Amino acid sequence: MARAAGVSIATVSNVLNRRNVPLAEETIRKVEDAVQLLGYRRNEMAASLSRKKTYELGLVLPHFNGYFADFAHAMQDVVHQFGYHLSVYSSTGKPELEKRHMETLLRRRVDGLFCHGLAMNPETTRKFVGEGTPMVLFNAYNWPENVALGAVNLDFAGGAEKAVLHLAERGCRQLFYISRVRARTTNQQRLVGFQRGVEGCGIPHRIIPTQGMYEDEIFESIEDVVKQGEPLGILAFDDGDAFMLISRLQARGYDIPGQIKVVGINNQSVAQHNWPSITSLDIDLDNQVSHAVCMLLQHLEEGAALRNISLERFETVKPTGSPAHEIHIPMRLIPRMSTE
Amino acid sequence: MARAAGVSIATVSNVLNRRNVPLAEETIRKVEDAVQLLGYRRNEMAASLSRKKTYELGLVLPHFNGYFADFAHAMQDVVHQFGYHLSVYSSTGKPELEKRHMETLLRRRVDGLFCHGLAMNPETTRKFVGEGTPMVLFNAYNWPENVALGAVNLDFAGGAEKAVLHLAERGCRQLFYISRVRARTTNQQRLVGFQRGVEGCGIPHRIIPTQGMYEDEIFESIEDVVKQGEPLGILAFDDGDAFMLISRLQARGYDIPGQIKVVGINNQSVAQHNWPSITSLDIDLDNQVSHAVCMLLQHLEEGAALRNISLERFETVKPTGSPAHEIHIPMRLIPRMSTE
DNA sequence: CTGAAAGCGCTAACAC
DNA sequence: GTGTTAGCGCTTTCAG
Repeated sequence: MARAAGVSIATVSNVLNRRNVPLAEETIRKVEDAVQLLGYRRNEMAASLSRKKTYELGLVLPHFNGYFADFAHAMQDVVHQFGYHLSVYSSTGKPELEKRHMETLLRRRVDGLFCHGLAMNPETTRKFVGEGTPMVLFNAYNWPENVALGAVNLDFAGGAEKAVLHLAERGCRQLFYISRVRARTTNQQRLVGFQRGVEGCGIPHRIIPTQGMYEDEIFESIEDVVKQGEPLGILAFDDGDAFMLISRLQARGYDIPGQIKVVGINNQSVAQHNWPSITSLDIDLDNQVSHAVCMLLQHLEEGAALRNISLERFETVKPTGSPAHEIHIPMRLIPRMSTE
Repeated sequence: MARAAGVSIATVSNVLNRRNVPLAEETIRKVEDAVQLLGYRRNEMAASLSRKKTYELGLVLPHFNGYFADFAHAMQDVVHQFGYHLSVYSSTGKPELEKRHMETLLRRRVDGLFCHGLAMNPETTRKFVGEGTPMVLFNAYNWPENVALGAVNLDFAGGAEKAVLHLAERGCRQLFYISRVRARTTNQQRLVGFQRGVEGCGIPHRIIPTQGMYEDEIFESIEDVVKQGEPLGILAFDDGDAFMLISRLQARGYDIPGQIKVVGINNQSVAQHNWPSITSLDIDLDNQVSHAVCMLLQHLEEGAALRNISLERFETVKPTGSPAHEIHIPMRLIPRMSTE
């Protein structure tokens, strides 16, 4: 390659990346011609190995579906803006896969790691990741400080509370939360907010645990309330669940929002497009993602001119008692037909 | 590391991967202790560089949403079974990103590439990828033989034809196809099947081009037919579109499936859970993915005992005139409430 | 069975 | 401005 261009090997390397070194026009042209001719493509492994930096960031997700797809796209977008590449992996909800992906990423010596809703506990995570690789977590509530640079958490508690208030205002005399037991931490947060909300306005309520929304018991409970003629308000775990619930209620002849009002969470596209459209809690992806990337990049390019992505414009909330390295992103209630 | 274990550097390498070399128990234990102690984690770049093989496969997708999420999970699963790692990238529908991701993957010297619905044309693709990296394509219809090892295509044409027949059987006297113009090739295939179907049974039909299903024109056309009292059958581009369409029709007070019957494509989860549930064309993910991975691995481990994943059990179809390196996966119609 | 040595393809000093 | 050289952390002959 260097020989083909008739220059030295270092010169080639110079023109190929670091143009701050003065170079003769002629030389540059010669190298670029050779690149075309030989169909040269840099070997990134060799380069990374040598420079001890990969310019690659990893993102491990519990799924690719629904909200996570949008999230991944948003992450990719801002990471690219900073000249890094983002590798996204989904663990399909399986802890083994989560571990496998993180291992692969660490073996490949990514410059940093983002993990969304880790299944591993804090202690295991700390030991597993070690000191070398900076990490930012999403939805890791009350984790010790020594495991990651920080955590960017959604304020599900605040959101759920807003939902309760909204439902109460719209005249609901009974409130249900359909609790998705598999989603441990994130479900927990919703629960906290739901409790706080119902206690605040003293409305009778029930928490209905479920695995996949198919349990008949849910519908029995609902029927109990509806037949008393009382307007019922339901908070679902997310819009996907809200959607399925509404469909099944419609199949049983219930009137939404007449007899039952439903609110979902995440503002997924299904919430917007369903009929009736579903009131939901919107996530400010931009806010979430920008904060996380800044956390990581500040660490990586310490002091370096991190083109100011200006986090000013983003609002955050500070739940009492939350650790300093955690930031919380507020959720905004979007009223739609399902609670009219 | 070698020093810590008190053995030579090559011995460490030996115990760490290739156990076919005879090793003293003692040695093995010493090395493994050292691994624990030093918190050693193999540098995959160095290893790959040296062995000239990465055991990594790349998958580039147009999106992470809907069907693609399931697809990515399925791919990941079978690739893992063969001891490779799969890196999945989404181009968000943007050709620049598709190129960027492929470039990154090629620079990282992945052992093989899977591309789903490439935006690049065959000629560009061939030049871009070059000879070095074997590639398998999804939904690349009528591509020349010299660009990829092969293509695994969905038989959208056959599927659309089945849908037309189904709608006709259910008494539809007019048929619409809502054509998604942005999805060039894949929309084209559906069109072929739709045309073939309607010509076969001589039913009046219309093709309605759309970008995002929001055009009022669609609803005017529909109203025209419905007010004649004729049952209308609609084939949508996919289940997402079918879902949105149904919602909007419901909002306008139409009765599904009474006045209008709708069929979607892909059998996404929304089709199953909507009310009314949506008749759809199911994709055999297993079939698709197994064929593709086998194509690639046959090439990579030439002659090697490719644990027979037995493709026998999978059905394929052979549309007339399709090239030999293409295989076509049939789609199965799942009747649901939307066409009852 | 174990160890020494030659790369893999690049980057980064540092001479020229 | 350009070339030489010493690694980066592994794998892989090939001798002991």
